[in-house]
Amino acid sequence: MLKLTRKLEYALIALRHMQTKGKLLSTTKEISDIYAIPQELLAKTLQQMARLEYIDAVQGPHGGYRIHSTMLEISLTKFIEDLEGPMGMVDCSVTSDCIQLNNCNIRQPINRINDNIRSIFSRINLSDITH
Amino acid sequence: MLKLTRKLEYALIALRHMQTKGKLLSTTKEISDIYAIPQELLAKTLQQMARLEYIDAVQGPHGGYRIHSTMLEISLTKFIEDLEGPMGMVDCSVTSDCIQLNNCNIRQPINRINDNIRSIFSRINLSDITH
DNA sequence: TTATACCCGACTATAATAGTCGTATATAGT
DNA sequence: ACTATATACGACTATTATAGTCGGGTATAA
Ligand code: SF4
Ligand code: SF4
Repeated sequence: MLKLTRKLEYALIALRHMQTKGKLLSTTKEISDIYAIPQELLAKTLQQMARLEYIDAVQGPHGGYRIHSTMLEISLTKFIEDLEGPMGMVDCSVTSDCIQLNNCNIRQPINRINDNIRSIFSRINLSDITH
Repeated sequence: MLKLTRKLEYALIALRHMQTKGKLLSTTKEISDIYAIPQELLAKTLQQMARLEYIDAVQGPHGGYRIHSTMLEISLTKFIEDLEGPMGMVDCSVTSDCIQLNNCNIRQPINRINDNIRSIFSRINLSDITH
């Protein structure tokens, strides 16, 4: 119920770590060691963030990642959905293939709550979490 | 991410349905038919809610369930946790066996957000959803 | 040319959720 | 008493989502 995935936590931990290092590069191994994160899993996540341009990748020896400057202004909503796909409290706030959809008596009230949560997450910036 | 379980949805649908019927009884079959909910699953959920005294059960033919009056003042937080156990965005807001716990750099900011969400859910009453 | 570190997709394992089944108990109506 | 209806309950299976692993690749500094 209402849980962040492990992947998102790892991503945030990594981002915050990189943030503290400014323009210096951080390697996957370095981060996975410090925070006891499975290296291969973190690697995939960092690669995904590189693709999304949340971070910049530098290949080769002495390579690594550093935070991409514009990342700071990203909302938590966008971050979560970029990494994990659409988020919503119920199916019908994302797709429209719920069997109950037509005669559902809680759709509206639930989606009102969903919008609330969403707008809270939208007002939170990644930089609020990573400092 | 951030999803209500199906069980909770079914529970809310059922509660709202019962709410509209006032003191009249509703049977599992009636509700599962109207909203296309798997009957056995709904049955279990209604039984659980009866145990929790969210609803009153009347056994035998012409039996069924009706809403328990005090239910109206229950918060969404309590409701969710009564039915599904403790809720939290991250493990450490519930237990303390996370490997990262000691050197985790996002624990505080995340738990601050978690507290926000929690307090929103606490201010929402079940009656806000079921009318 | 070698070692380091990113890149990528496919794979497996584990855990959470969703749904089913069998059996028992209560009770109204006959 | 008997029967039909409806709740009670636990164990079971199925399905899906999350978590984690593996194998083979590319870029590049030394
Ligand atoms: S239509 Fe109702 S049951 Fe279906 S996803 Fe929306 S809220 Fe849930
Ligand atoms: S300690 Fe950090 S990694 Fe562990 S659950 Fe809390 S926030 Fe997540």
